[in-house]
Amino acid sequence: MKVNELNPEKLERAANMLKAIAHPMRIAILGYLEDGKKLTVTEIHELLNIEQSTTSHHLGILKDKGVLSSKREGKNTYYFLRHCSLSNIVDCVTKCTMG
Amino acid sequence: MKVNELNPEKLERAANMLKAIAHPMRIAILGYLEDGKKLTVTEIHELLNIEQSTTSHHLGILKDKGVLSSKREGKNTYYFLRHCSLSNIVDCVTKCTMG
DNA sequence: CGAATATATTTATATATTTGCATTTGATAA
DNA sequence: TTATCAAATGCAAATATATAAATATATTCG
Repeated sequence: MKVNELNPEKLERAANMLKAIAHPMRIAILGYLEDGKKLTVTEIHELLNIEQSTTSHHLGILKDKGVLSSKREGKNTYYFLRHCSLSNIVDCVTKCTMG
Repeated sequence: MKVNELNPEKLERAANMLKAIAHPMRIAILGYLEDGKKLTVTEIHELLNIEQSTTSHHLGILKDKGVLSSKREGKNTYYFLRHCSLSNIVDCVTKCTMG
C-alpha cells in the first residue's frame, strides 16, 4: 500500500472515517449491520438500549464520515453500510483485541 | 462475526484500539511500519516532520492500545506492528475514502 | 564520572467529543 | 386538520484529546 503517498487531506479523511467507527456503540451498530442488513433508528436504539437522540447522533456521525448510508421509507429511515468491506475493520480489530 | 456477543469491555477495547489508529499522523506511522518494518522514534519524527515529544506521544498511544510493540536496542527504541493484519485496517479505510 | 544522544513524561492550553434533554421536523393515518 | 409515530437538531455540561514547550530519564561513550 502507498499510505505515504497520501497527502494530508487524504490522511485526514481516512482518520475521520476511522474516528467515526472508533466508539463502542458505533462498533456495535456496525456489528448489527453486517451482511448488508438495514435497520431503522428505532430498531438500533432498542437493540443497544440507548436514547433515541443519542442513536441518531451516532448514526449521523457514521453517515457523515461515509461509513453508512441511509434511505427513508415512510416514517422510517433505514441505515446500512456504504462499503460492505468496512465490516472487515470491525472484524480485524475485534480479533486483534481478543488475544 | 459475533460483534454483538461482545460485552461492553470488549467493545471498549476494540474502540480504544481503533481510536488509537484514527489520527492522521498515526495512520501515517502505520503506513511506514507495514511489512514488519521497525523504526525508531527519531526516524519517525524526521519522516513525519513533527516534534520528537509529539512523536513519542503518538507512539505511546499506539503501544498502549495494543497496536504497536517496541523493543529497546541501545539508545534506540524500535517500534513495529503487534499484529501485521492491522495494516489491513489502514488499507481498507484508505480505499474506502478514495472513492 | 560527565557529556551527548535518544526517548519519555509532565504540564498547560486549546479543541473536540459524548450524552441526554427538550424541541423540531417529517410522514402517515384518523 | 389534528394526533401520532419516527427521526433529526440545538444546546449545555462533563469528559476526553491534541499539541508543544520544558523537563526528566536512560543509555552509551570518552
